[in-house]
Amino acid sequence: MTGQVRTVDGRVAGRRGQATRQKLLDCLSEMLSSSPYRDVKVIDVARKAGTSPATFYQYFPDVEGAVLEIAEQMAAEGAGLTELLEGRSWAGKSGWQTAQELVDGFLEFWRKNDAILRVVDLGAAEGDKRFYKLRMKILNSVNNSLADAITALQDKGRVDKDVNPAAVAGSLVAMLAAVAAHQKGFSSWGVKQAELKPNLALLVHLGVTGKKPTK
Amino acid sequence: MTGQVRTVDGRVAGRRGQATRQKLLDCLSEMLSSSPYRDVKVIDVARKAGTSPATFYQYFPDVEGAVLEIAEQMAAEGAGLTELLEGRSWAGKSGWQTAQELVDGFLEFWRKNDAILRVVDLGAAEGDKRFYKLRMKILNSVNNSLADAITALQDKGRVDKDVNPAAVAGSLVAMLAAVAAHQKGFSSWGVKQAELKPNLALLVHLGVTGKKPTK
DNA sequence: ACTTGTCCTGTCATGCCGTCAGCTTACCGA
DNA sequence: TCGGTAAGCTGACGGCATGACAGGACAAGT
Repeated sequence: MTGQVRTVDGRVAGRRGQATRQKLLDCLSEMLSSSPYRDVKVIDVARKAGTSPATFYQYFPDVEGAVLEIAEQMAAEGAGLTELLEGRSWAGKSGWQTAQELVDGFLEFWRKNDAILRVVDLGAAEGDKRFYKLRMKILNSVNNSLADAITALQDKGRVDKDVNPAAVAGSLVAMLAAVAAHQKGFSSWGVKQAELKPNLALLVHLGVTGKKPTK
Repeated sequence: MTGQVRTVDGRVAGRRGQATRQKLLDCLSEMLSSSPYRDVKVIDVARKAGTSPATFYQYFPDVEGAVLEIAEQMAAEGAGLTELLEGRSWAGKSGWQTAQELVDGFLEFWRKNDAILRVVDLGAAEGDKRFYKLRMKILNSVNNSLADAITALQDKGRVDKDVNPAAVAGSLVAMLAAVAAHQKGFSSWGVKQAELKPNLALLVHLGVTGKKPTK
């Protein structure tokens, strides 16, 4: 399905080419972590990778294109977030645990990929469909699972009928993503990591079940 | 308090100068709405304002500096968000109304200033203290009011002692900001504006009081 | 009209962008 | 072993954005 990796001008990339390509991606990724997105220049990435700007343009149309590539790789990993919710129960003590583990996994994933996720977020907010789709891909797994859980509880009569599962799930996921993106911010707000997590889990649990968790 | 408006090289700006300066800010603001942040160039802003790049650099050190200026103006308006919470009650039906009005006001403010807020968000996430402070300034009013409300309920014994008001308030505000930033996204997720608002209000109410609202 | 200080722009050096022709390297079949 | 072919890389170039400066235009007061 993936087809071959190709250069901009249509040649197929061999072993060496793919290595160079990957090195450029790695260096770009590193640069994104260390300097503002607006200031990341092709020439710097190329220098860091020990090659020339022209080489960069052989493999990517522009910086944005390369960023999309990195994000794509990350999104594949991100699909693993589904596991945080698959087959979990939202009832009683296990419900509390489900919420906690979701928060934990989510924050961890975000911290690991914060630089690239910032850019994806920006692209999506600016209305770029490619970034928007990518953001969906990452969040959708969690979002759908949450929405399903709410719908299930609704069918059992444990959650009000006038709750819109998709809206609530989407809002909760957006909250998780936003808090994760500004994790450092919270600490200077006087809120420590360790305190943040249970409170987030509480909000998630409240949102899904409408009730306080039993701990 | 504001002192005089000054050019980069230290001169005080007169009437005409301030007008030009403001025009540049307006044009920059417009450009931010219509093209990606990364692609906004000084020369385009200057052209749009009917002047030259050199003039731009008389008033601002760079694009980022001008963005900070715009954001500062907006932050002043943003302080008005406090009114959404001042003296409001979180009990019974009025509690539900408080939540609704907060959500309404917040989304409205965000939609009106979405372009500049995106950039502020990015800057803050990238760790730039100037943007971070600005973001705080905007969100703090709402955040503090929410935290105070939770603390008050806690003192009355209506909210569990192990809830951290600052963490919950911060998370709720982050949720509002994130949902506001991706409002368009939700609609293509199959969630309409009108449906989104009450569900957001529900989450806010749940977070603050720990209970479902009485409508 | 002259002076003074503000305001704007022409111009220039510098540096990055994005492209191309052309050189080098690796692979493969004869 | 030896071309032949395609992959891989780079120097170089026109073009544009940046940022600095000096000098001209303009408004206001004398």
